Formats: sequence, structure tokens, C-alpha cells
Amino acid sequence: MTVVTRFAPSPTGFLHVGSARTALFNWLYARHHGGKFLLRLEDTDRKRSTEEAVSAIIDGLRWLNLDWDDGIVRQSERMERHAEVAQRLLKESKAYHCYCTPEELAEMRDAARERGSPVLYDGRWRYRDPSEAPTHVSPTVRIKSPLSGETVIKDHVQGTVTFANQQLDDMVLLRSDGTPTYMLSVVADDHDMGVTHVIRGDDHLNNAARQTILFQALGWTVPEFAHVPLIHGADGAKLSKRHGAVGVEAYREDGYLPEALRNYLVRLGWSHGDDELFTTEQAVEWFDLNHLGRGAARFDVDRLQNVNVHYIQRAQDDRLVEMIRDRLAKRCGRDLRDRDLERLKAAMPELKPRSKLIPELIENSLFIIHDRPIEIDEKAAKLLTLDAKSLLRDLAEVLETLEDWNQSTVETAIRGYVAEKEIKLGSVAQPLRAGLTGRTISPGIFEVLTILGKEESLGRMSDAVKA
RNA sequence: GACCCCAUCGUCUAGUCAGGUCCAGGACACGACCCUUUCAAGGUCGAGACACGGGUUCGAAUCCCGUUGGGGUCACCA
Repeated sequence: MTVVTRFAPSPTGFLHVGSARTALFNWLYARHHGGKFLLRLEDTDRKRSTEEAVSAIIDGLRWLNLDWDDGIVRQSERMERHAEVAQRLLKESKAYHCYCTPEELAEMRDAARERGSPVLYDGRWRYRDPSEAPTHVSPTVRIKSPLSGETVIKDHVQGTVTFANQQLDDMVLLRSDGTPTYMLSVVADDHDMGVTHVIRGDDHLNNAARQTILFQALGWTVPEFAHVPLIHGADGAKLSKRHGAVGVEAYREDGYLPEALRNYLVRLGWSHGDDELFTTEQAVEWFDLNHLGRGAARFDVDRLQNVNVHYIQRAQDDRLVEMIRDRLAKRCGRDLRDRDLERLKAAMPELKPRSKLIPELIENSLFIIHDRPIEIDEKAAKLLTLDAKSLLRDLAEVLETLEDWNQSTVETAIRGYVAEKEIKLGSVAQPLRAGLTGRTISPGIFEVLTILGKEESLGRMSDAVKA
């Protein structure tokens, strides 16, 4: 049997990181088994579903490189089919019309709550004769749920979960306006799409029981379930807006690399021994349902950041330059020249280990593209004392004579200079750093000299001495 | 409230299904040190957990029961 999984978000907002992880798990499981991963938009709530949300979800999936097979299924386009399924149940006497008004149902719920009994529909129209039906009320269609016994779910994560059928009432299949409910749509679509494995959030565990009843009433094979614990915020509650960034796009904007978010997300709630950092290929090879955790996991930004550091260090220099060039141009108010791009690329190996996030990489890159005379910040200015300036003036004369300007010649010259003067390298490196970068923090000083080149370096030194 | 799920360092987790090799391993974060021209990166070391109480057993983080704690779900929303 070919494995078919699906990701079925309702397009009512951004792609939530929890949903992204669900999508990732489904994708990994399908790819691992050489099966299919399908995308279905549960957009039957026309009030809340928006096209913006649809594109946000698609953009998010694309950014994370989660590709789906076949076309996108829009649940809203399948309403006729859903209604047809309900009609079949009606014909087979497995469902019935319910003429309760919303007010009547509200009363029923309130009463049940007061009594402390489960809040369920009492089935009053299940056996009532249709001739008693009020003419002014258009009915809903409800399923005849088993009155006794148990519904058992074999879940790959939670194990065997048993529900007493008395806890499961006759749910609505078709609303009074004839539109299908979520419960019906999901079952019909999962069946029609040939879904074999439903991997989704823990919050659907209760629904799995109701859906099982529907599957059975329809005589369809119940898919296998894997209910994954939800992602919690730092306080231990379901991750929501009040915890800060919950949308994938927010992490994209904050400068996380997609492969970092992916790696972090798979590892959150799933494990493969002590492996922490691994490639997508490895994840596909290793992923299984047996090693999904059973308890909820908290979203830990520190950890994500650490993973991001790992991937930034391993990212191609060209790719990083490409990622930062637009924002860099905006920051310095002009387009980048070829020279800038060359210097940036040359500097990347030095810049990468110093940047946890893309915005930080941009900050750390700025000194390279600034035009002379560069701005010297307060801390750096303090290092440029009179003594320091005269040191730099001397040093400039030495560097001036260098024919070859590369890291080793520059280093030899400077080390030779400090040895001769019997001073510490730091006493010249720090003022030099201040003059060349305008800051007290930068890559290694020899690297900086090499990145900037002879002309620019000596120019900046002379600016610093004059200032 | 009813129903369902969960419970190992602050956090993510290995180990739990097939009890002994676990006075519990790794990673993040934290602290110290090393390296060192600044800041990172890197390296070494350190502190840090089986929620509690009962069983079962020669032996329990691992099995059973209970308690406590946390979470989720209870719509003509998905």
C-alpha cells in the first residue's frame, strides 16, 4: 500500500509554526515511504478564509521547501460531493433530520452544563416522526452515532485510546443551509484522496473518534492516525499570538534560514538518538512515527538560534551575499558596486561565525561598503588617542611599502613592526580596527586589511589619523 | 464541570514497548578555564532531572494503581 499523507490547513491566517511542523512530519513520512504528500485547503468557513491566507500558507511551504504532490484540493469546491455523502447516509437511515433551533440547542447545552453532565446533543429528533417537523425550520442532518459500546483509536503516538460512545453525540453533517460541516468534509476528502495516514495535532484526538464513527458508517477504511502533541510557548500553554512570533513568515523576516527552522522543527517532538543537526536527506531517511514524543514541547528560541548559527556557518558565501544585498543597499543609501560585492564575498567566511541572524550579518557587513571617510562610533573614537594616531601614521608608512598585499604579507609586516617597537600587537590592532571599521568589534584585523585592500585600508588609516 | 492525553536536567530530548549494561547519556542556555589583536567561532571542565505515594519483582526511569501537576477537546468553526 502506498503511503498518502496530507496537510490540511484552514486558510485563516499565517502558516503557524505548529502547522509547519505538522506539514513537515507529513512530508517526511510520505517521502520516507516514497508515497504522496497532498495539500488540501479547508476553506469551507467562508467568513474566515481569505486568499491572503492561502498565499501566506503556500509561500510558507515553498520557503520551507515542502513540495506537495498533485494539485491543491480546495474543500469549498467539493461541497456537492460532501452533500451527496450525507444524502447517502440519510437514504440508508444512518442519518436523520434535526429540526432543533439554535436557541433550543443553546438551552440544551446550558442545562447540561448546570447538571454537570457532558454537553451533548440529546438526540431528540433521532426517533421523532418526520411528520412532527415544524414547517418553518430548515433542518440539519445528523448522523446516528452508536448509543453504546466504545470507539477505539489505534494511534501511532498516543497508543490505544478508548472513548465511550455515550460521550459522542449525533454530530451535524449538513447545516440547515445545506452546507457540509468540517467533520463530514474531512472524512469524505480523506477517503476520496486516498489518505492512508493522518498526522496532525493532538487537538484533533477527540475528533478522530467522531471521524472514525463516520468512516465506519460509510463503510470506508479508517486511516491510520498519529496525533502529535502541540507546540507550547515558554509558559507551557498552546503556542499563540501572545507568545510572540508564531508565523513562519516572521522567522523568515527575522533572518532565520529555512533549513535551520526545518531542522529545529523536526527535532522538536521527534528524535533520532542523540542526533541534533542533520540534513533533509537524513531526516527523510530516518523519520518514523515511533520516535515522536508524547508530551508537548516548548518552543525555545535560543535553541532555534543555535541551529541557525550552524546553518549560517555552512551556507554558501554567494547565497548569503545575495540575501543581504538589498537590505545592505537600503542601509547605505546606494546600489552596491561590483567592488562591494567582491569584498562582501571575500569577507563572508569571517563574517559568518559572528552572525547568529541575517540582520546581524548585515550590521557586521556595513563597514565594508561604507564610503570614506567612514563614520567612527563613540567607543572606537576613544581608542584613537594621539599616541594611537602616531602609531598608525608610522604603521601606514610601513604598509605603504608592501608590494604584495595579502593576509600573510600584511601580517608579517605588522608583527615585524610591533616586534621592532617592542609593543603588544593589541596596542596597534585595536586603534587600527577602530580606524578601518569605525567600530571596536570586527573580524580579525589582518582579515579586515585583506578584505578592504591596500588602497582603501591606507585611505581609511589616513582619515583616522587626520580626524 | 465532563471526556481525552501527557509527566526524565531551566529547555529540547536518549533510555520506557522487549525491567538489570543508567548512582541516567547528548544538545541548547548558564558558569569557569584555554585559545586570542576585539568580538565571535572552537576546545576543555562544571553545575543541573527520572513529579509524589503505593505496589509487582532478586532488581523499576522503565510494568500496575492512586495522587498531584500540566495540556487538549467539548459549535449548524475548522
